[in-house]
Order: sequence, then C-alpha cells, then structure tokens
Amino acid sequence: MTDLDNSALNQLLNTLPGEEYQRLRPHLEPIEMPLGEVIYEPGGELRYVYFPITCIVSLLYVMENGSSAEIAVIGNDGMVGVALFMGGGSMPNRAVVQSSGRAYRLRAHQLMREFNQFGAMLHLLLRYTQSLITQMAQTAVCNRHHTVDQQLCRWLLLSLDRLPSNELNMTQELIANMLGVRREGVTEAAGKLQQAGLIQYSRGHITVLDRPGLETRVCECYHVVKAESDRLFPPPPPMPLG
Amino acid sequence: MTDLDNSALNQLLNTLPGEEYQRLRPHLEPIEMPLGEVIYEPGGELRYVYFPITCIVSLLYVMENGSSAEIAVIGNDGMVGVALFMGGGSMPNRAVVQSSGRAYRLRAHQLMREFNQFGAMLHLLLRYTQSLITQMAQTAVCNRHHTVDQQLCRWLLLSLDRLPSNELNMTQELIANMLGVRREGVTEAAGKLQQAGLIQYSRGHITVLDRPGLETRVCECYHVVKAESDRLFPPPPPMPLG
DNA sequence: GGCGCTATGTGCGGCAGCGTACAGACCGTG
DNA sequence: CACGGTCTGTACGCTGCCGCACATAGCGCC
Repeated sequence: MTDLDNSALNQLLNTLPGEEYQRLRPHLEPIEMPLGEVIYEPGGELRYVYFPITCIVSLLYVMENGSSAEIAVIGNDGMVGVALFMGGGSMPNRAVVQSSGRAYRLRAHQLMREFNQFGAMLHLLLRYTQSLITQMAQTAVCNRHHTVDQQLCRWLLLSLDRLPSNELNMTQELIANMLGVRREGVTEAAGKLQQAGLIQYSRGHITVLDRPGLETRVCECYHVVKAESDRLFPPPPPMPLG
Repeated sequence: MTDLDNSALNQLLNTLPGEEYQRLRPHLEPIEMPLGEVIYEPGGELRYVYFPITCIVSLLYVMENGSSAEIAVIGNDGMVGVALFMGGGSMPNRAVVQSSGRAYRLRAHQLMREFNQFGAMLHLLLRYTQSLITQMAQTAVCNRHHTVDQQLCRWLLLSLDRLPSNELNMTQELIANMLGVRREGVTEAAGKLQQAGLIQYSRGHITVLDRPGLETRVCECYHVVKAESDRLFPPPPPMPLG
C-alpha cells in the first residue's frame, strides 16, 4: 500500500485541495498506533497532530479518583489535536489509541504553517472541530439520559463507522472505561445484544452480526452525531481517487 | 451607562485590540435579553451572534421525548453562536436566555468580515471556543459521574461567576431542565444547601450566602473548567478601563 | 380577603447502576 | 497437560434518581 493510498483514507486530508495537500504531504509521517498508547496527557505540550488512517483514538477524561469517561471518538474521519490550532497550546484531555492501526503524524509547526495560510486547511479544520463539538455535546446528553444498553450500541456504531470491517478488538473492561461505567454493566448489556443475535463476543473480540439491528436499538444521539457529521462532510462515493 | 462602558463588560470584546474593536463597534447593537427567550433553535440559520453583558445564555439540547440537558453556559466571558465561524452554517443546539440582562448583538456577516481578516478576532474567538469545548467535555464527565447535589453546586457557581451580584432569579423547575434532572431532585439538593446555610431559596430567587462553602462541596468539574478558562483568558484586574 | 396560579416540599414504590465478591471459561506458556 | 492470568458471566444488597401523587406556601389580582 503506497503513501498516497493511505492518505486518501483519511477523509480530512482527502478533502484537502491538491495544492494544499501537496504542501503537507512531505511532512506526513505514517506511523503505527499500538493499542492503548497514550498520545496526549492533559496539560501536555502538543508536538504532533495525528490523522488516523485505520486506527481509532479516544479522547478521555480521567478524574481524580481514577474513573474516566470518553468525550469523543476520532477515526479516519478526523484529526487528533485540534486544541493546537484553537490556541490552547496544550491538550485538555487524554488521548488513547482505542483500536490499533495506522495514522499520519504531522509536526505541530507544520500544521500551523498550513493553518496560518488562512486557506482551505483552516476552514476544513474548523468545520471538523464543529463536528467534534457536536459529538461532545451529544455525549453529555447521552450520559445524562440514556441507559448503558443504548450507550453501548452508540459506542459500537461510532467505532464501527471508523473501521473497515465489522470486527472490533476490545475487552469489556476497556469499553467500560470509555463509557465510564462498570465492567459488569457492559457484560450485561453485551449479553443482551449477543442473545438478540446482534453481536458475537469472545475474549476481547467483537463481531457485529446485525448492524441494522444495532441501529434500531441505539438512542437518537448516534443519529444526531452522524447526521451532523454527514452534513458538514458529505460522504464521498466509495472510492474517490482514481 | 454609555455604549462604551457596556462593551467593556464583555470580556471578549474587552480583550480585542483597539483597532479591531473600533471596526466592530458601530455594528454592536445593545439589546435586552428577556428571561426564557430562545435565541437559536437547532438547525436554524445564524443571523446574529451575541456578546452577553449582564445576561446568561444556556446552550441546551432538547431530546425527542422533551427532556433536556445543558451543554454550556455563556455569560459576559463569551459569545453565543460560535458555530457561525466554525463553518457549520447552522446551530446544533438550542440557546436560551437563562438569566435576563443585556447583550451586544452583531450581524453574522459583520462578525465574519472581521473574522476573515485573520487577525486578533480570529485567534480570540478560537481560543474562546476552546474554553467552550472544555466546558462541554466537563459537562459530559459530570453528567456521568457526579450526584445532583454536586452538579447543582457546579451550576450555581458557573452562573454566579457570570453575574455581578450573588443573587440569581431561577426557579427549581428551570434549574432541573438545565441539569436534565427532576424538579424534585433539585428541591432536595437545594434543601440541603439551604439547611447548611449556603444559600437561601424563595420562589425563584436564590441568594448565595456562602460561596466558599459551595466551592468546598462542588465536584472537580467546576475547578477544571474555571482553571482552563483562566488559563486561556487570564482574568484582568477589576476595572481595566479608565 | 378569597381565588387561582405558580413554586416548593414530601412521601413512596420502582429501577438502573454501583460496589463487591466469586465462579467459570478461555488462552498462552512452561 | 497442568497452571496462571485474563476475560467474561452471575449474584446480592445498596443508593441515587425517577415517576407519580399530593400537600403546603407565597403572591398577584379581582
């Protein structure tokens, strides 16, 4: 798989006009993102930003007492490290690789150089940040009002949307961390889904058997986030690059 | 009270360098913001943005079944309508006046004209959006892990920080809508605070008697949001304008 | 001063999720 | 093949919040 093929798989980079992309391309460094790697710690300096290709990154908030909650999920639809160009200088959350895979890494000052051209890159990144904001807002709502069952469905679908296959590698323990609930709660919820024939679970490996089934069980939060994301970034035809 | 005095009371406008502010000033239209007014509906077009002076605006998400949750609170520290320059074109949430008062209103295209100068205004607004993101993320965490008691404290302090006095006009019913809980839950939580001598409640009128007391009861979420906000916008000395 | 409205207080059954504990099940390794 | 570690399933009491139903209390208004 060539460099170019890879980058086409990050939808943000893919949306970038040719000229801008060519400027950036020499600085895009493809790297492996192993499961569990912590990309940012809260308060840490932002040296790089990441454009996921086949990996998924979670923005997590970890509380003083150790419990945690996922704020947003980022896959090949986005970028990790928006705080850089938003001007904070540091990251407010922890960012963890939730599903291993590849990503493009870009040095912070290279991104800022392009951002400060005030061209397509700026508008693209801001629009993406807007969709990220929607996701975070919806997470807040979902945490308030919906059951673990529904949230598990939402989480599965959000992850599935960012993966090429219908299989995830993820223990219930980890999912519980993301959702900010007990591991047993996930066991129970996953049990129901499995009994309904929607998924198959075995030791850290989930196969989604009936995606439409999940979509009927999920709360509106998933659809809201997806709709807004599709509105801001109209999904391209299957293979836009020749 | 003159025009200039008012605008000095919005910290964002206040932070703007003289030249930028002078360009904007003729277009800043001071208006009254009555309690309960809906400024934006989700999906609606963004004709104006608002810089609160003495009012507070809540970003709310209202679910299909009618229950709601507050996503963020905006007072004279910020601006309502960030989605405009983020590129969405429309607002994803409802925005409601939570505490009546005054605000500056600015036509969308006037803001965009200044934004597109790619100068101080752009960086200021992006930095503000970053602090808004932090608030939303923390709301998600708080909704997941903290009790109504703690959330009420957080909510009171966030509101208090955006008001000149230590009094709020707000029924328990409305607070419940904001927090996304039952009205009775707020009654109970407020009862505890009242019994502890921290606040005094009477028919839609709250007087905060012991602010430090609230701060000891509140969850970390409040402090995190405040710290990040102070970091991004170092609080000025009491009266920066001569 | 009585009426009606709105705001607040209270009580009760029910349930979802928590904390805890422990039992099986699966898997790699020696 | 036995062992240890990890992952998953199950059970039980507890708590916080919900939904509901009502009882009071302040406040304006005729």
